[in-house]
Amino acid sequence: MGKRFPEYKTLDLSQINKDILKIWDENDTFHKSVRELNDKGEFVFFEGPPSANGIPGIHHVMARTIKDAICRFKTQCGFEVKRKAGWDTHGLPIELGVEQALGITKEDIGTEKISIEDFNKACRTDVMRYTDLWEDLTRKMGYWINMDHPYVTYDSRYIETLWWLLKQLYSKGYLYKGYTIQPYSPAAGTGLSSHELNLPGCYRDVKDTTCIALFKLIRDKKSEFLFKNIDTDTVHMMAWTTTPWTLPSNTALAVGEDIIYIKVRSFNPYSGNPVTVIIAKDLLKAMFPDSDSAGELSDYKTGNKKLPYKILEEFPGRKLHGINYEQLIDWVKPDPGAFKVVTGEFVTTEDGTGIVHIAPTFGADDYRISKEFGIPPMIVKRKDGSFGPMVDKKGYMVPIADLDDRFVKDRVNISTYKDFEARPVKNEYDASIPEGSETIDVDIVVMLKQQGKVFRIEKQIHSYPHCWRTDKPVLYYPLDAWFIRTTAFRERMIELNNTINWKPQSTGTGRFGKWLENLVDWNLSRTRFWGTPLPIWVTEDRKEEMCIGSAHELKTEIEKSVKAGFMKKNPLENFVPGDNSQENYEKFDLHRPYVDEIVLVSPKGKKMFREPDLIDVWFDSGAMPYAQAHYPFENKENFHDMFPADYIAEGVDQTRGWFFTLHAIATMISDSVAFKNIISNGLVLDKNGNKMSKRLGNAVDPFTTIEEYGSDPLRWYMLTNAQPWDNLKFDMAGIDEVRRKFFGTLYNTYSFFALYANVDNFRFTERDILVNMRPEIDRWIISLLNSLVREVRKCYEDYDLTRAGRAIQDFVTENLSNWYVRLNRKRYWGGDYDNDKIAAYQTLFACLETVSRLAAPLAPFYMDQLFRDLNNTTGRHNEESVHLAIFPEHDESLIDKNLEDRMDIAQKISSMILGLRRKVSIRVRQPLAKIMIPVPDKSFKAKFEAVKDLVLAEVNVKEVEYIDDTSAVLVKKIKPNFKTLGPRYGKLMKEISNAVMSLGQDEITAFENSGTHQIDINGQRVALTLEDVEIISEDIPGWQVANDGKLTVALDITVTEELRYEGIAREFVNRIQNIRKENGYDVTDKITVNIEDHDFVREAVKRHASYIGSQTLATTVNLVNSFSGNNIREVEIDDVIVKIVVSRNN
RNA sequence: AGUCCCGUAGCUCAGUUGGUUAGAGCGCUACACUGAUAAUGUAGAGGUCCGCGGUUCAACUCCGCGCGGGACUACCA
Repeated sequence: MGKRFPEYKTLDLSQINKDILKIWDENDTFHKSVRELNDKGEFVFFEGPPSANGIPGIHHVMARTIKDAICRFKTQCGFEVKRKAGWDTHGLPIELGVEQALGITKEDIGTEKISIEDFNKACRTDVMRYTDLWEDLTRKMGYWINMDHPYVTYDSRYIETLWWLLKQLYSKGYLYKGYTIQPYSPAAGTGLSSHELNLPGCYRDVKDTTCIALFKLIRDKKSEFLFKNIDTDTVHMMAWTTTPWTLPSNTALAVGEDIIYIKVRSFNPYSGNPVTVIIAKDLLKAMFPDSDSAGELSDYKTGNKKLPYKILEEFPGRKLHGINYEQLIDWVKPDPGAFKVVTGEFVTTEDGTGIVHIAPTFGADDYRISKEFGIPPMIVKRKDGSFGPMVDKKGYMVPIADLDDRFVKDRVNISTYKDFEARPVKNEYDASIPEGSETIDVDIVVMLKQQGKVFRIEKQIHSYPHCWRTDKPVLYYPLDAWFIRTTAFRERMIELNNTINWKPQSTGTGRFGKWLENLVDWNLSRTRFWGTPLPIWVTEDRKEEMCIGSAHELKTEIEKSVKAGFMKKNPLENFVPGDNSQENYEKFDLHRPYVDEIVLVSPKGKKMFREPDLIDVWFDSGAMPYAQAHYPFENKENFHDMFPADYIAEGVDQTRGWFFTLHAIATMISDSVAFKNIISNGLVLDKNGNKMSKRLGNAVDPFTTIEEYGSDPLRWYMLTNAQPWDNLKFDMAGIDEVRRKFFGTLYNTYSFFALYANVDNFRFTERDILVNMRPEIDRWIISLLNSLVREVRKCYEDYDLTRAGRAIQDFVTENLSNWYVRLNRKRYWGGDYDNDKIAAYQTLFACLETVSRLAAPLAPFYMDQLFRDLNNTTGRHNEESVHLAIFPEHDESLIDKNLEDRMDIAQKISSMILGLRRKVSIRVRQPLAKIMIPVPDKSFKAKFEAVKDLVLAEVNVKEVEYIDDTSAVLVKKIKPNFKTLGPRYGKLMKEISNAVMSLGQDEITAFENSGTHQIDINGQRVALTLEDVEIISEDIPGWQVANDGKLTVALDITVTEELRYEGIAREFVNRIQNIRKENGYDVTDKITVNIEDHDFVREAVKRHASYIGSQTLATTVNLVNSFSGNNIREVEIDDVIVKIVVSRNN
């Protein structure tokens, strides 16, 4: 039995990090953990793929710690937790990064400057630029994930699964081509992503002409009610716009269903003609700011500043629904069904008139609502047969010359339109227009004014987005795009979402739930270069379409095309269907430009070209449950073992990103959730609460942090400082605190254990001493330990890592170290190796060993070292690592709440007595005779008896005296119990409270004796029982007394001669121990002590020589008159200086 | 603008179904203790529990309206 518990000089968590990593590598611990413990079946985890073209930040440590901890916990519980790493390799950020690196823009790609081929090649290398860093971080932070065969989204097999998924949707009719209103830069000729729109400086204040237009209602059955009680021939609705150039494309008006509207009689301020108009009631004052309803309509003269008005009627918006109106500007005739009033949820009364002008071709809301109610958009037919909005892609009103002749003849009013055709809607689009020239907006408004169709014209400043490349205003413009009909699955997605366990719950029901309720179809199209191509081929007349769902299918179709003579060669000719090896799938590339070169043949024998779009990268990542398995080409049979996930975790910013796409695809393809439990964490901010950014220089580098502190304190800090979904204000000082407070204390506790266990040769070879044979304090810490195991397991199972960590930390620092070890120190040093000592070692060992297993998911490095140090010496477990050891189970029979209560009392009373000592300046080494404790009831006395010795030893007092409840020496205080009285007496509480508090000592005593008391409150009799009050013994006159809640304790501070001698003896013990230590003696060395004979100490040393000797391992303690030698020390005891010599025996 | 999160001591955070002295750690001040010692204990100072209303006998806690910080989605007359 040569093995000893390793003892360390210092706690170096950074070094431990490295040592343990080495051991894990040597033993292949991670792979073993996945394989060896799997008796409970699979626990499925999905890794959200990071993009490797960015440098990992500290927030990644946060998210990954959360992922890792749960997976490690489940592993310890006996599940097989496979976790495959992955890389997100497509997408705009990567393209933009490459553009920047190469100094090019999107327009250059596919030109002479750079081919698509070269650009994509650059993307492919660039995207994996920092994989080394990522792998390094993964390793160092202790994130266990299988990086042997990560899934990579640009891999042909991955893309093949995506195509298969798309084809499933396509075949069921859920993939369709439509158009959507997107931000579009006419100057740059390209659509803009929301990302580009959010670049700083994009939104700028501009001055635009706004107007309130008057839409004339058509009198029919629906509108008849509006024409009653009026003195004008017409009724108009007023609508405000900041973009008058969209008015010619108006095809509807929107009102709020529940908004109250009013019909008002007034005048057109420009023409002076009487008008009857409709606006929202709330906006009346905004429409007639200078007016006065008291003004008589008949007094009005054209040009008057004040517009008199009169409210004729009010009604809710829903009554307006379906009413028809005349076209405002008759340049082009739309399809039938236009010019209707409809109701829309987005209508507010915050500005404008409460009536919204709808131009479906130029607004997202407009487009949506027009679709909902079947309102046709204003569409023109061009010479080439295509249809489009009234504004062309360069930002000009469509020139008549571009329009289809027949269309012009049937639909266009040339006489009114000719003055406006071919003008830019924003002057910025035409460089030849001098600055300051009138805009088309102004001309349109002037025209409306002449026609009496406008109520007010104003210049207004508002913020408007600009293209970050050209600096010119952006247009919201309808663009072609492919959509997934996610709206068809909305209900099902909501249903399935309700079965998911969200942490925090509110993200699931709130942010995610609301998002699902307002779901729109998923716009899949991206007009970019580096991404998964849309596998749809279409004939030029767009009559035939084909969606390809696998490489095999593509190969077959190309073969047909080669046969038809459309292609010379099959790029997939060497591909062997069914061979899923990487080599086989590297024989071709599905990316652009190669996929664009593939021309297929339609069933009718026509050429088919690929739709040039790429798909949204979020589809890539959302499809990972399928694509990481290359489903269904591989893993078809065992797919149910890897889907859905039991657990995922990412930042809350992924709610509409990865969380949504996972959920959507799983719902649509498998009618299942993609994940059952989810933790979404918040942001990591700097210590001042600012967002971290490279620009501000406040970003924290995870590598240097781990190097300095080690991963464990970093992980522990991040998880325990705040709930993961709260933002974390990251402060290095916090990591340091965790290191000192938690790891330092745990390390100290272990060091203490190791020191004495080695001295006593404790190796846990003895049989476990029955718990009920161990002393009270052992049973107490064992009880707490089992409570802790129960709680921690519950927290982990509830995915609450923060509470788990806090509970462990609290146990270690407060209970184990600060109470159990502190009170038990004497059991470990000196004395015989008897059952009591063995029990002490076994108890402390069990605590440390259990803590190592409880905390291993959170702090995998140090806990493994602790576990190994304990285990290698004792062989208690077969497992070589804590991560292979089973998670502890609690033993309910060892939990004794009563015992925990009594120890709580002991702790409180001890600290109260120490407080009293401090108050009267009597140091703890000075023994005192007794304490007195009032006993409120019998059970209290029994409780305290059990812990009496602990308390007395801790506070250095000889005995305890219980004061009987009825004793007259106690001064009592009485307080009402609101909890019992409140429900019964309600409003009388205040007065009852006053009455109870003012009871005198005699009354209280009488109350206690009889058990009841009656008081009168305003003539009402209130009967009190002892349940209804709390009686505290507050004071014992003539004694030093302390109170804490119900507890009261008194201290006898008389120091007798005998006590004083004992106190002096203790002072000597203390001084001698210090000298031993200064002299560097081993804890087992025997010594001889000579003390100068001095009046002040003589009696004390004489009487307590053997006590001093036993405490300091002194074989003799002598009083001497003179000293020789050079090791004479002077010690000061109560201001008296005494010489002393301590020497080691040979 | 909408949805969600957060707001408690100088700082970081607890605060269980509403119950009357709102807690801990860090930091600060003072004093102790010391064979775990780069620890530890005790005491002190430090709070309009973001504000205003409401419900209630009683609100840090429940409801409403705001304010401040943050995230996401949108940008619309």
